[in-house]
Formats: sequence, structure tokens, C-alpha cells
Amino acid sequence: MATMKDIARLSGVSVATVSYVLNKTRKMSSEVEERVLRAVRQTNYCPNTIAKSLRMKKTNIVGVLVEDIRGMPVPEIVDGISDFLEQSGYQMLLYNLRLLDKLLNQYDKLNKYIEDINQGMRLMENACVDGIIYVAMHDRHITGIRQPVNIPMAYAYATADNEEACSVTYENQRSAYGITHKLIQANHQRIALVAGHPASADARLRLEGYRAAMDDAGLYVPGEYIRWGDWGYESGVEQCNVLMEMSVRPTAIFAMNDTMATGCYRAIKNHGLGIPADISLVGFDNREFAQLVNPPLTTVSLPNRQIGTRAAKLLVGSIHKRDVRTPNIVLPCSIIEGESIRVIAK
Amino acid sequence: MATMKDIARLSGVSVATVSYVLNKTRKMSSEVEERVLRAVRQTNYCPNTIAKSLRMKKTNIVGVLVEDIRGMPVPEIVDGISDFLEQSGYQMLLYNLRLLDKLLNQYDKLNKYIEDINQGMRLMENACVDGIIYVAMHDRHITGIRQPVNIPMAYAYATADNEEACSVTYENQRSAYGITHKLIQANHQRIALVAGHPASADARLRLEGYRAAMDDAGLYVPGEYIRWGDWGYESGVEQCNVLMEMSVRPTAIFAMNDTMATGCYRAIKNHGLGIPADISLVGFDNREFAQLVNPPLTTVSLPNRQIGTRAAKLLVGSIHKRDVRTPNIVLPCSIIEGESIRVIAK
DNA sequence: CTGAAAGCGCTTACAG
DNA sequence: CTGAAAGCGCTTACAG
Repeated sequence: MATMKDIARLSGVSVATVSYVLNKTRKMSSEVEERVLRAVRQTNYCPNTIAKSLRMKKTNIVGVLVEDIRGMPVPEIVDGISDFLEQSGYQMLLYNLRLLDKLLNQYDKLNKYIEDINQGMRLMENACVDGIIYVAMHDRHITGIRQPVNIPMAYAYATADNEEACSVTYENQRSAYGITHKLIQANHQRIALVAGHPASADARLRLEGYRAAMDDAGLYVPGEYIRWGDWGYESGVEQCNVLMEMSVRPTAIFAMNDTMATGCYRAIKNHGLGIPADISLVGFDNREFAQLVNPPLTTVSLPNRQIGTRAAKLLVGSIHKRDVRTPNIVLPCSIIEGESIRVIAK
Repeated sequence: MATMKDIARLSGVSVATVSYVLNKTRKMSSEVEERVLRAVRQTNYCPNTIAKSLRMKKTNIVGVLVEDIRGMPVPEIVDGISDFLEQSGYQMLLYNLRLLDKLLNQYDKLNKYIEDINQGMRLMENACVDGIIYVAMHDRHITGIRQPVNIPMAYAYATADNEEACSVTYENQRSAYGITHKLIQANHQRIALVAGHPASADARLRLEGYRAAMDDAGLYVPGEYIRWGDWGYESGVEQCNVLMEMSVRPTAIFAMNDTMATGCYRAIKNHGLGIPADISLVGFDNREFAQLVNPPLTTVSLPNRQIGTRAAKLLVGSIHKRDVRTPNIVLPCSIIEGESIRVIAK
């Protein structure tokens, strides 16, 4: 590999001049410039970024720490991050914490793995990244992460007890309100809930949204209409079975994610009932299969990709010391219209 | 941030000694060693990997170039890669080519984007990575990638016209043979095929596997039983509709992926027929929803995670100049038993 | 056994 | 206008 010294020798100038020409950091006679550029082409020279980083104390690398690259929203968030970073001239160092299996049904036990996280942070710090983005796979408030000094940080899909860090999340509670309201607008009154795992913040937030929508509409929620699942398919089947066997059956169900909603499809059909003819159903997450089930599911689409781009944007802003006016962003979701809601005549 | 110089001053030794102690590259009196280590703890010192990389001409970073992080097998492959790399002391620089939308239904047009790929390669080269893994999202043979000299390379989920590179793929054709054979073993004779997009290598390979299985069993395949789709849900519905309306209907269908298989579910049910009572069905890919449909789909599970770990292993072997005896690995798939096959009595 | 010094490939303050 | 030289933070061949 050619170095700057080689280019200097080949074009008969000093290494300083080569540097100035390549970085356009000093005006040069076009004759010198031409000589240098010719040598560059001839040798296929490209500058060593390691040496540059050492000298400049800036690597143009952003560390991305993901809870699990396989986690539902993560690839899309990373896609958004990579898009923005590339445009801004940054590269991405990815560290995968691999917490998917470990955290399953232990949504509130992230601090059991805080040491793993801090080790990842330390690796990023050692690699001299210019900034760090933490990508969660559940909406949560994170405590106890050791924030490296002088390295800006952003959280995607989560918030943290870190005054200096930015965060980008989505309107969890408000969207649960919205999708519940959708059922109310279709004149449903007996709306049951198949909730996610009670230990997860998502489940609590979506429950609040559901309750608020029901309250605002003056609709009563019998205690037994709130069925706690664990986000998994089987729990959707089981809890929906319970609902289907009640003496006063709900006419509509809000399942807190699409996986459990798919379980509800199964339970409803097993009871010889139709969707939406007998039971209306809505989900959450807009998973790929939500449009493949029969009938297509009405659900909530999360702004995952945008969470990534915005988090990257906030981080790059912090790196450049531009004042970041809104360090905590909460993005809206949108409702995807399926065919799983029946409008009841008044 | 403390540097080695600070540690040397604090512990009253030379920077050379500090380096030797920290890297355990020379025996030191335990007294000196203790002094150095105390200074390290006291200052929370950690070595600057950039400086180390420059000096050693080795970054301990592997570049991972993915066609699209959202592509179906990619997160799992990257998970496998990250696992092996972490254990081997390497970090991962991720570059996302974002080709998912661009390549949709243009499976054979990768060379339109060869410039994008080579730019990614160049970025990795400039970053002085110790090796590069290219992660494809379709099984294909890649030509025209500019291989940087002196940087080992591995391909995951694809092969390449590159004598020096390793590759890890899966038994595409053989698995199609296997899943077809599964239907034959259940005494099906009229087995139709809902094929993927004809421009994709996957579709051709799986077709060959299907044909071989039918041939070996002495079963005749009417031309009209081979229905070309495009991997998408709608094409599954459409092609299966055609099959369902034939005067001599097949008793079983092999859909080349789970998405199209799900489309077949819809078409079969729309014709008032049952799965597997009237029509047996198998898929390919073992997508998450394959077990959520009703009845669960019998399908083929790809060794995605393993493709990642093996590719990383081959690459790290090449970096360490260990002779890599099997540079081209083809991994087996496994069949996931659902309830979508009816065994026909002889 | 320990340390002074060269050098990895760049950038930039400084001198001519 | 151009270049010699210092220095970023390490490792290691070399000398004492």
C-alpha cells in the first residue's frame, strides 16, 4: 500500500503539500496539484484512516450497541441509523449484546445484564468511537449504564437516566389510545384486552392508553376483560379462549401485539366464530404477517426506521457540538387499516 | 484520558515497561508490575486501540458488508458472525448496502449495483479492516467484486468468482429434494410447485431439487403443475388459484417459500378446501409465521446463524494464516414438521 | 533485567 | 507560497 511519503517522493513535493492538496486545506498552484493527483491515481493511493484518526483524535466511527440484532424492531432501526450515518460520513461499529433469549419474559430484568452492556460500552470507548447509539428492543427506561465521558450518546427505542444523552421513542400510550378509539368509533362497547407480559413497560403503557380511551368514551371495563398474556402466540390463543367462553362475550379485542392477535384468530375460529363478523380484532406492531392473515389485521405501525435516522441525527448533532434543541423525541405511529373491524350499526 | 506516558510517570518506569507489563510480553519483577497495575487502576487507564492499530498494522476489526440488514436471513447471519468474532477478539464494522427494495424482483441484476458494493469495499479497506465478510440475502454467485489485495474475504449465503475467498452456503437444491420427498413418502403423486421469481438462483436450484425428487420417484409432472410466482404473497394466492381450478387438481403443493405458502392457504380456503384434508402443503424458509398459520406449516429451516459463525470462523482462520482446508462450505438444512401434510393410505 | 529511541502514517503550527 | 519538524499513543528492535 502506498503512503503519503510515496506520493510526496513521486510528485517531488513534501508530505505536507500532499496532505494539503488531498484535503484541500490550502490553496496550491494548479501545477503542483496536478502532479500530486497524478501520483495518487498512478499508485491507487488512499489515505490511511487509522493514522488520520490518531492524529485528529476523531475516528468518524459511531458505535451502535444493540440489545439483539434479531429483535423485532432492531434491523429497521439499524437500517435508519446506517442511512443517516453514511450520508454524514460516519462508519458504524456494531456490537450485539445478544439479549433476546436471555430477556424473554424478564422484561424488567435488564439490570441483570448491565455488566454486559458496560463491557460493550467500554469496547466502544477503547475503539475511540465519536459517539454511541444504544438500540433497545423494548420500550423502557434504562438505568445504570456507565456513560463514557466526552462521548455523546443517544438512545433509540428507549430512554435513560442520563441527562446528557438524547433519546428517540414512539407514542406507545397514545397509539394504544388511538387503536382502541378506532374500535369505539365502530360503535363497539364491550372491548376486551389481551395484554402483553405484565413485567414489560410496553404492556403498562398500552394498558394506560386503552383505559384512557375507554374512560373518555364512558365505557365500562369489567375486570375479567383484561387478560394478561406474555406477548407469545400461545398466550394469545389461551386468553382469547377465556374471552370466547364468557357468558357476556366482548364484541371486540385489542391484542397488544400482532403475534398474540394471530393467536386470537385461532381461538376465535376454533369457537366457530368469524372475524370481523362476530368478533372484531386489532393488533399492534404491524409485523409482516399482519397483512398475510385472513382477514388482514388492523394494527399499529411503529416508526422504527425513523427512530434510527432521528437518533443518528441527534447524535451527529451532539458530536458536532451543534446545540441539540430537542434531545428527547417521541414519534407518532400510524394505524394500518386491515379488514378485521366490523362497524356496528347504531 | 490517561495515556501510557501518564502511567509511566505515575509508576516511575518507562513507557516501554508499561507496554511490556500490560501486554505480558516480557517478564517483570512483581514489584514493578504491581506499581504499574496500581497506576492503571488509579487512572482508569485503557490503551488507545487506534495507536496500537497504527503501530501493529492490525486493527482487530472485521468489515461486514450486508446487502440489506432487513433482508430475511441477514440479522441471523450477522448474529452468528458477531458471536464468533466477539469470542475471537474482533470487532465488527457494519456497512449496509440497502439493496432490498432495489433488488426486489431483479434477482439477477446485482451487477447494476456493483459500484455500490465496490465503494463499500473501498471504505472497509480504508478503515484498515483485517478481513471482510460479504453477506448476501439470496443464494447467488457473485461476479465482479474488486477484491482488495492482502485482505482476506469470506462470502456468507453466496459464492463468488474469487479463488482466494471462502464461502458458506446451504443445501438449496438438496433441501428442495428433501421436502418434495417428504410429500412423496406420504404417498402423494400429483405434487404441484409454486415457484419463486424465475430470475432468482434460489428458484432454479429448488426447481432442480423438486424435479429430481419427482424423477427419482418415477412421478410425472405436467407442465401446468409448475406455476411461477415472484416470492410474494399475492403470487402465491394467484398461482394456487390456478391449481385449484384445474380439472385434475394436485393433492399436494410445494411452495418455494413460506410467504407464497401462506398465499396458498388463502387460495385453498377460498375454494372451500381444507389443509391438509384436501390439499397438503409445504413451504421453505421456516419464517416465524410458519408456525402461526393454521394448521402449522411443514417447511425447511435454513442454518442462517451457523452460516454466520462458520463464515466468521473461516475468515479468522485466513487472517491468522492458518491453512483453511475447506474454503467452501455447504451446510445442510432441516425439515420442520408442521401439520400441513396428510398421509394418503396406499 | 530495563530504558531510550525509532517508527507506524498522518496533520498542522511554525519557520523560512 | 512551500517545507521541515513535532506529535498523536502505541510497540519493539536495539543498546546498555
